Amino acid sequence: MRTSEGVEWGLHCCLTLVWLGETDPVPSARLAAMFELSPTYLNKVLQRLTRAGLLTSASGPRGGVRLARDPARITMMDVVTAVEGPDPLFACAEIRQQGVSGEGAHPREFTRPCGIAAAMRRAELAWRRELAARTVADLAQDAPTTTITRVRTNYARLTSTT
Amino acid sequence: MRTSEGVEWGLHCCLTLVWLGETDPVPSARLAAMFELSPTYLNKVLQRLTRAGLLTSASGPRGGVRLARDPARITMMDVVTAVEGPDPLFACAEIRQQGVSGEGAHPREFTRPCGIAAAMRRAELAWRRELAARTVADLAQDAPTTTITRVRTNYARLTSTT
DNA sequence: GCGAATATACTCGGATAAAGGATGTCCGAGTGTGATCGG
DNA sequence: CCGATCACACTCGGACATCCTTTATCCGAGTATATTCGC
Repeated sequence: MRTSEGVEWGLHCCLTLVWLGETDPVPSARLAAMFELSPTYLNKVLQRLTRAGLLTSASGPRGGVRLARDPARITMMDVVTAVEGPDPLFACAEIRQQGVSGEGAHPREFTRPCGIAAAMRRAELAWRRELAARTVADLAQDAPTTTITRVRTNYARLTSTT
Repeated sequence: MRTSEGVEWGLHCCLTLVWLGETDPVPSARLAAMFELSPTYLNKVLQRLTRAGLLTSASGPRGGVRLARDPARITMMDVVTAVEGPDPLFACAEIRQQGVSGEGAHPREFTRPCGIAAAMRRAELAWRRELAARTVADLAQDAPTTTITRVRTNYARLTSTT
């Protein structure tokens, strides 16, 4: 059980977009070059962010992706959900109900949710709450100036080279 | 990204052991029969709990597993860690450092931890904290009496049948 | 009858396959740009 | 010289392989029990 690489990639791309402050779209291939990532797979990740409404994409020359809304309104939770999907971390299979079919079933007992599932859900909610409390804008602001300068320089270099 | 089934199995088994209150070891095969699970794979899961020191196992006839210590001192976090392993949910690959090698490296900048990794870690800690705050004993006590009775009846039936 | 040796059946434990999801790759559809051609 | 047309290069988007983790299975090592044999 590990969060997929795509989450890290997506978050870094969002931050980069904020730091660049570009009004023009940024091609996914150029973002991939910034981090030396597989361009095609990063494209796949950004597709998910686009489908989730976090990014807007433009085709053709001078196309690419840009943030769909104010970074202060994009939470880490949004990015994680967009990349990983909406499924909960813990999926209760209700195995507690197994093995009682021949015994005459106790439906009343199982109307109440499984205590284990409830506790796991509570923990998961704490996780989601933390992620939802931190926005992309927060992360972007907390970075040292050095980082922002480096990213911009790097972007300019890649733009001119290509 | 989903928690493995083994976590649910392990937790249910721990609760069952508490409810049964047996002083004799309970064979993993019988626990599997209680939930209609794959006996061999459940065995594998219980092995991990044993290796983690949560269960003690006994071989031979009248062998099986039992809780290694007071259920009030076994947290959900212990079980999750035992089954899933100690690795963190989010593994930072430090991709921020990529793409700058030819540019003369800025080692000073990267001595500070990655902001994204820090935020992800914070969320993960909230999750772990919740899991660590709830013990197996808590879960066992919160269950309705009906459940405990059913589990004991079921266990007795399986014991006599086999 | 009593004790020890022994065969036995039962348990855990780790090494070995199959399935599902994440990761990585490829090619096609669509679009804005720039060049070209005609007036 | 100006405008419209057209070909092009560039981008995203989804369909197709590959790898790794999880799930599932099998067989061997070890042990307490029950039996059996001898005294």
